[in-house]
Amino acid sequence: MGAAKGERGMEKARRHEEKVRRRAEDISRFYLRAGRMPSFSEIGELAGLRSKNSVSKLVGRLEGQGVLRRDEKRRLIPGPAIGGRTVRVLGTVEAGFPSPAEEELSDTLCLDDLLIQNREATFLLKVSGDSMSGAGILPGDMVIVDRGLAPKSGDIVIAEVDGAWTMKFLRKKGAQVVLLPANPRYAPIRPKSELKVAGVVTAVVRKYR
Amino acid sequence: MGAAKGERGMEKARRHEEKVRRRAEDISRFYLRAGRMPSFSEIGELAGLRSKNSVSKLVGRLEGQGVLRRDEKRRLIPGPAIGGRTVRVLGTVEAGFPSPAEEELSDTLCLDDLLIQNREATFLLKVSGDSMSGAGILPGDMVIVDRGLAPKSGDIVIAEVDGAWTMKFLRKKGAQVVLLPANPRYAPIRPKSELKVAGVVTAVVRKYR
DNA sequence: TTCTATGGTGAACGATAGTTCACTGTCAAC
DNA sequence: GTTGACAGTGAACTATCGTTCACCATAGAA
Repeated sequence: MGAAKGERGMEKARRHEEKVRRRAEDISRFYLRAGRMPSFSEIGELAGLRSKNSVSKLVGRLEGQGVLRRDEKRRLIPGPAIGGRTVRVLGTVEAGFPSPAEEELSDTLCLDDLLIQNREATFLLKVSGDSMSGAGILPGDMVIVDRGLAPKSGDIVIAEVDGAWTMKFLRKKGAQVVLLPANPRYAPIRPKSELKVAGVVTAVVRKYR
Repeated sequence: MGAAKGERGMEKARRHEEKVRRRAEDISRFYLRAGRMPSFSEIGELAGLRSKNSVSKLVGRLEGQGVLRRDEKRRLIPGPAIGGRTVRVLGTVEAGFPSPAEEELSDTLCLDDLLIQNREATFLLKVSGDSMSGAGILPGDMVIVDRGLAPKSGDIVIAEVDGAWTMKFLRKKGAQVVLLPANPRYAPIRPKSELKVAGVVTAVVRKYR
């Protein structure tokens, strides 16, 4: 069979491709549910293959597509597409959705990896009060706070001033340190005694539904 | 050796516990890096144990603590603490950080699971334009959009009106449908011909650092 | 029709994984 | 001292895993 394929051949190839894709999804789901990759026999069960050799061929193909990968010890590990905790990134709001649902050309990213650098030092706080509403941080939002970062001027920080905790912009002018709210109804804070910065806000998350 | 332990015994037990904890962390890191659980021999390398039996005992203990688990086939899978993609949740901004870093009593959640319901139908869009700045959605933010949800009045939606894509509040009054910006400098949109709602905004994410 | 690429079967085969057993060394309790 | 728990060693042993080989069946291309 040469390079050129007839019409019927194309149709068959397409259908087969679909089958492989579905099997890849099954494997992905398995990984997500079980927390580990399925063994070859388990993949066999998932895909309805009775021979481990068939599985071996399937895995080889999925490897070629980058769906599956192997580590140094040739053990199966999830490829970038699998492991599921990733979302497709489309363009901007203006661009809207690419009409024919051209997902493939869009890249994909993992929200966790995007939002969290050092997991050990990271915490979530729920926002109450509207002192930062001018910066788009509303009551009820969640802020992601990193205790490990060195606070710089311009950062939004969680700080303890005179016994109370607040979230404000940090502004440093020479040795002077000021905490600025993002709401004109609140006054800037010039800490008298000491200013304990507990962490830097690295991200904000708001959930609607 | 009965229940009561002497002072020196306590000290030793504490130190040993610390050791076990560190080993659990190593395993957790391995899982995160490699995408799979380490084998017993690999755990041995990680923990500095030369005998697989030692590893077996260690694993048994970690199982008891709920750090590790096994599935029906007795294969090692990550316990709830491992697998890492979870962040500790502390109280509110006002409450601030519990002073002595009392992490244990705070619960922990996974950002992905929080923000995404049906992964297949979910996309990320970058916001441009400030027509929703009144609702705390600023240019440069990322919105998480679910195509699968039925848009309800009050939702923020991504819609195509008269050929252009926008993000607005959806307001339904009877049969009438209006798209409301959250910025007084923009006018409400009453779609003439047709209104194609492509998805509902379920969350907003903004990254600072 | 014949040819051939390809998906699939089934069995035989190392290799490795995890279990189990007997044993050592150490340290706190007695 | 003696004793008892307990971390760790090392070596068998078995199950399972993934590879590999020969082979079948199908269906499009020639």
